[in-house]
Amino acid sequence: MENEKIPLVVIPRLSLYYRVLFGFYSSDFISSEEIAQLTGFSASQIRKDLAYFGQFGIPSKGYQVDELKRTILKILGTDKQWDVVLVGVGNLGSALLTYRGFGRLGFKIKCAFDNDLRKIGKNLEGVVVQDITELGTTLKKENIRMAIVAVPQDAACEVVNSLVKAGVRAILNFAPLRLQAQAGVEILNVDLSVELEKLAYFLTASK
Amino acid sequence: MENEKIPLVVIPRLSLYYRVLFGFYSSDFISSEEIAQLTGFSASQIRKDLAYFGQFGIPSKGYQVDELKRTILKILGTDKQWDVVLVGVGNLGSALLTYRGFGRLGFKIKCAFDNDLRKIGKNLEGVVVQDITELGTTLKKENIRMAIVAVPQDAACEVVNSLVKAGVRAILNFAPLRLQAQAGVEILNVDLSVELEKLAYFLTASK
DNA sequence: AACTGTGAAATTATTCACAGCT
DNA sequence: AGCTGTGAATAATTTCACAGTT
Repeated sequence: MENEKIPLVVIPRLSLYYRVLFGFYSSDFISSEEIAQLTGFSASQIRKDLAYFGQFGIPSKGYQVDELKRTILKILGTDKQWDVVLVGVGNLGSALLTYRGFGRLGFKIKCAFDNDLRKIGKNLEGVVVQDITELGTTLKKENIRMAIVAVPQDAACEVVNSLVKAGVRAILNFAPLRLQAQAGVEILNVDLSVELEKLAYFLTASK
Repeated sequence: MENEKIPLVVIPRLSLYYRVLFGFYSSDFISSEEIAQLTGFSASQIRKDLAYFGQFGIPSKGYQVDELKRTILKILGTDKQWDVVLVGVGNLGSALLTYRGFGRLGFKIKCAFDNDLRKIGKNLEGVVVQDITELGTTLKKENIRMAIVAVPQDAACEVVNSLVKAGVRAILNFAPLRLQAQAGVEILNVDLSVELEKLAYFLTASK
């Protein structure tokens, strides 16, 4: 089990297991059944997911909460801080800059870029917006490997190319187009409209 | 094929097929192979997805672009405007309010609510922010069935209950907790941190 | 007795491959 | 000849069920 290839779908579930562990203080141990109750996933799925990474459950007791928390953080790689670069400081970009959820999980937006002169130089949440043309030189100094792209559709492709050239290897893309990654670079596309369209389908299909 | 049960995973793909059709003008017809090229999905998957809903391809030619566009819109239910209520006009909420992508696809944020006196009464993009306590009465008049929730974690559950009570049946939740829906109500959770955690895992696992 | 870890079974999703239409 | 529509084959994911551990 332990040296099987890990399906990518387990990773977001691990994140969610972690969330409930974070707020769980009623006991030192938690069973897969309890995690199931709190997350809505099945107990056997939880056991299987965790077993991909080792055996840290104790039969008849469950999982030791603190240890499991540490283990999941380590698996996800979020046991240390990740510096992130933000490109595009429009409405969505500023929202992401002030979003507390990222910081709590160890993500730190270290620098931000835009091409709009009215935004460049502004200080938002302690981050000074820089001119997009400085992206290459700044990133070389900072050694940042993770980026959030929140620019308009037409700019997205070029921005991604600059980021990859500057050493970024993981990108969260909010621009409404499906960017495809080259080898060694991971791009996750978050398409807010698609989510609304799923809801529209749900309401339409259920009449 | 046509009366099989439709897997939920095909719906977001239909949205993305539509996106590329929208920008496709080189011919009246488009083949599954061409859509594959443009979206990154496989041609056979595209054919199978479309076949769930009928037979509108023409052998040796492909799919008639205009017809396919209309058909997908109809399937998704986005051939007409959907009114949406926004709850929570913080940073993320305001960003969503000004986000152009929604409008282009037929979603219209019709009203917005918050509990912060400094925000209530403000006019954002033509929408006046209302007091959250008026949610019930306003929604009864407007007959809105879709909502976006962008409030802090502790408020989310209560907000969802009020929304459902007021007739809302589909909810896009940005609050960082996994809300579970009661029967007849669809809740999609968008957890931005989970996406960053996936990226962290990618960078960690690939060493 | 209680709960994990895990092969085996069941289910779900994707790809293959080709008959049949234009 | 070219491309769809779809059963069959394959692959991926989830659930079952139970042996083994504390």
